[in-house]
Amino acid sequence: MQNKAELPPYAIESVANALRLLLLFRERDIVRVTDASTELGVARSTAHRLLMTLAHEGFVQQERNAKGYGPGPALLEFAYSSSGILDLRQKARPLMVEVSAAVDETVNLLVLEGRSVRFVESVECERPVRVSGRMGALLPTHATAGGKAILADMEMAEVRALLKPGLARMTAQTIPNMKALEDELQQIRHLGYALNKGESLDGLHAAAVSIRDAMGRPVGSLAVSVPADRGGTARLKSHVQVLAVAAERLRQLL
Amino acid sequence: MQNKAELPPYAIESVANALRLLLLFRERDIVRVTDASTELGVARSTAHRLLMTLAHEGFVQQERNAKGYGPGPALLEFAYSSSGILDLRQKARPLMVEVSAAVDETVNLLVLEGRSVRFVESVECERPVRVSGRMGALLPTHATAGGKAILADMEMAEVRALLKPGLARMTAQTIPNMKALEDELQQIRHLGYALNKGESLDGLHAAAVSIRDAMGRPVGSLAVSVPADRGGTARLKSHVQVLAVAAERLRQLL
DNA sequence: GGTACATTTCCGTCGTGCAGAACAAAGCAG
DNA sequence: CTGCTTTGTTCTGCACGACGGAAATGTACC
Repeated sequence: MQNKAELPPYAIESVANALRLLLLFRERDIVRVTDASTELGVARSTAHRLLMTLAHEGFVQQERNAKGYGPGPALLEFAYSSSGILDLRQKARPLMVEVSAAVDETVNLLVLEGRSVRFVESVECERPVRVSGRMGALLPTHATAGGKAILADMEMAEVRALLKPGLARMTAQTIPNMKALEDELQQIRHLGYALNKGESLDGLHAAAVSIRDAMGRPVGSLAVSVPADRGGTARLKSHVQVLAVAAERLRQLL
Repeated sequence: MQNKAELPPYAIESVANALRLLLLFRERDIVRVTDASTELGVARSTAHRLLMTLAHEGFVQQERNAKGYGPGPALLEFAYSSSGILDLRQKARPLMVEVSAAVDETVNLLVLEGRSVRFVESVECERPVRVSGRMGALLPTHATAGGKAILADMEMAEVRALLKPGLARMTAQTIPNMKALEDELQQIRHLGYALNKGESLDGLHAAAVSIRDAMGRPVGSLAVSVPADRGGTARLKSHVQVLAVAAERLRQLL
């Protein structure tokens, strides 16, 4: 990337650098200040200023647990615009606000992306102790309630092909192998909802239902996420009732 | 947009302006120099420099028939990254190069986007008179060979729901109503390919086959586009043979 | 042809974007 | 644990690049 292509006359060098930096995020989930400095051939201080400007306008965001910057909401909105997700988000949001108010917990909208699920919309409850919205986060399907609800909507052969590389282990509770996952997906289809009991993160429980559109095609899932102390099975089941009503209303809008 | 939000210290003003300009493309297909000048509160010459820098880095491109700038390939690539299209393009491209060399015509990869098809990859032949690649173009499904091949892969009820608002008329040859389209889709399913005889553009003929992945799911279509004088049915049929081989090889990669 | 509007090119000016230095925080090895 | 290295962030002097205004060019309409 050190090959500075000749800019046309009157083009703006600082803007070109920022845009080239943005292009790095097409292939990388994380870009550090030093990476940017090296790739663009600028000082670290300049690279940092470019990244913080990109962050201020929402194109990137600083990652909390990893050192560096990842895609931000503005960039994700471009990503969603061609796949119908923008439309889904807009229609789902008012219903999600209602669900969050009804159950007083954080509500998420998830869609399948490769072998993972993307959190494409979220509504946080007002409680001081709550699960954060995690907008834009990408998590393994088999370790999240919303992901498992999506998998349950697929043919088992499809699931096997999708998760062929194996099941990443996130906690001691994460589903460990394909056999256990297939058993659980069978149960999810029977019950009509999926649960997560500390499988993606210790201390986080969730319930989810899948969303289908008016033609019956699977498009994603709706999930309620709660701190573990509020995540007993009976409680999660009551949240499922509210989720199912919202999913049915959303289906009629799609 | 004239409300200039306070930038953090050391942020880069010119970069922020460019990024705010880019955000306009989330809601608008076309942005003119004058629009940009007004929205950003900068001189027209500055707006122009910002746009030409965005264009040079591929984020926008000048529209040929409309005055102004539209989304460019780099922006579209962000859009593709979340929907698996990037992977599809990369795997399809070498095969498309071979097809184009074999038939000495322009080859396109198309995917469904809403009620239209997007040209997500293209390989042009070397002839002076050829159909251009039209990368990033969005055209009605029913008026393109690639679009019709995709529709033929869907249930008829799905097609009806998708095209409920009606069939846009692009030329005198465009399929005029749903009945005619259903008849043609039935034929496409029987024959295994779709043709376009001046339906999207006078003087443009094309042949297309659908692409399915290893699981048999429809993912898009491959098309050969030719000038009308080279677009007789027998000729197009011979292109179909080459396309079908490429589609089968691509299926095994997906 | 003329007029009005939009886009593009050019140029003088000055303030903004640059790099280097300093500082703070994080990471790594013995 | 300590010491060293690496990385991220803040600050500052300076010169050159980003700015706006004017001119030139292009487009559409009457």
